[in-house]
Amino acid sequence: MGRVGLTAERVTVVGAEVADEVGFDRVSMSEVARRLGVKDASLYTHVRGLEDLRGRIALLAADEKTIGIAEATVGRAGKDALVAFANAWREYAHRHPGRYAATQTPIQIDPELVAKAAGPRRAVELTYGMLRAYGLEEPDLTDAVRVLRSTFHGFVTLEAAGGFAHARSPQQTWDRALDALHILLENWPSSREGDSP
Amino acid sequence: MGRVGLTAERVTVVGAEVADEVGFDRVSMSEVARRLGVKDASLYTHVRGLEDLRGRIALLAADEKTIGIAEATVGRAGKDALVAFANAWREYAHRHPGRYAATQTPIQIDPELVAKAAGPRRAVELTYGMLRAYGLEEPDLTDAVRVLRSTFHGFVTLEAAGGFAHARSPQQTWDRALDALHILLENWPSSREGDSP
DNA sequence: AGGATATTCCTAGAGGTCCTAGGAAAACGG
DNA sequence: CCGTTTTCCTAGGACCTCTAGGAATATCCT
Repeated sequence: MGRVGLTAERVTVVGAEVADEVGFDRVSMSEVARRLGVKDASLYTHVRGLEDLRGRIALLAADEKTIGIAEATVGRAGKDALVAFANAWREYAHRHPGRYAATQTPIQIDPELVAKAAGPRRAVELTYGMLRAYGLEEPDLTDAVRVLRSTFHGFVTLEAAGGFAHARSPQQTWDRALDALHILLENWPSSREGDSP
Repeated sequence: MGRVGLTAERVTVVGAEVADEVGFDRVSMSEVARRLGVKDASLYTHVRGLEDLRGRIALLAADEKTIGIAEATVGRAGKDALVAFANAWREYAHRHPGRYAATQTPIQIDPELVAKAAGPRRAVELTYGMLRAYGLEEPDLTDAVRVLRSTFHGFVTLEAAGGFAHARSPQQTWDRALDALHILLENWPSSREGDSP
């Protein structure tokens, strides 16, 4: 058998494909090796092990998702940007459920890899940029970013887990939620004032 | 060796403990058997297999969480109820991270078990009840419920995954988020009107 | 070019997991 | 008290992760 031309990247991509097809928690060295036409032991030259592979898939997903959002929001502002941002997020989760699930993982990822990945950093910049139009200042800005991320993430996660009964289509709720979030950002309770009684 | 007195319930509870200690995805038949002082094969009398056990843990968690929320919100209304509801949700996730993670699982749960579990049904009633004070009507009510669940779930999930950098404490953001959601519910964009341009 | 070196992929195997099949001992019911 | 049911066991197959060390292939250097 000659060489197949394995690479950490190729292994990661195949792993991501497996994740999307059968679920992130069912990604296995054996399956990835099988798809690459290689014995499982051969993968350990390129990837430290299963945990490492999972971490790499998570980083890949974070990068891809960020790129999708960046492309969708470029040149937009205000509600336009908000909607584009949110839809790109959700579409990524739909298109790549396994990869998206990988991003939820509380796994210890190799710090060296994280440093190389541009995704997370850029995602923060994108989100803050999108909110600029709403005129929020710190610490409200951070709070608003976290609320948006929570809502988007929670929605697509619940949606994927079948958490929304069939009564009303998730799409309709989603559109409504974006309207609501837009209003929320415009009326954000400034941290200057106290609570209204 | 005499009998130990195994039961589907005991197996489930020990499984839940394992989940909270080492993570839901690391729950294994072997580990549960070990803790019960029993061979792993013995568990199959009480539980169909690993998937079944995971499903049972998920249902247990759903029930417990619902009970916690019910106790916290009883006799409250309006923002008071909202805050109590949300805090009970988050506290359950903090106290039982593994069990909480179980509730995210898109696992096929035995329908017979689901029918017996009161949790999900009651959770829906509770949430709708909590929102009564805001005067929403269908389909806004459903949309609002979904947005709240998404935000709560997304927040605690991101928090657990270390998604919030240390700059600002999650607790502060959480309190702010509840203020914001309260305002959001009061200004909910009714489905009667069209979008404002 | 050709030999030394480094890298890739292999075989072999240990140890862990899930799960089934069938047996022995304990609890239960008449 | 004896037959039946239930519980837990041993045994073992199939699969998974990961390590160790070997053979084949690419690469580098003079």
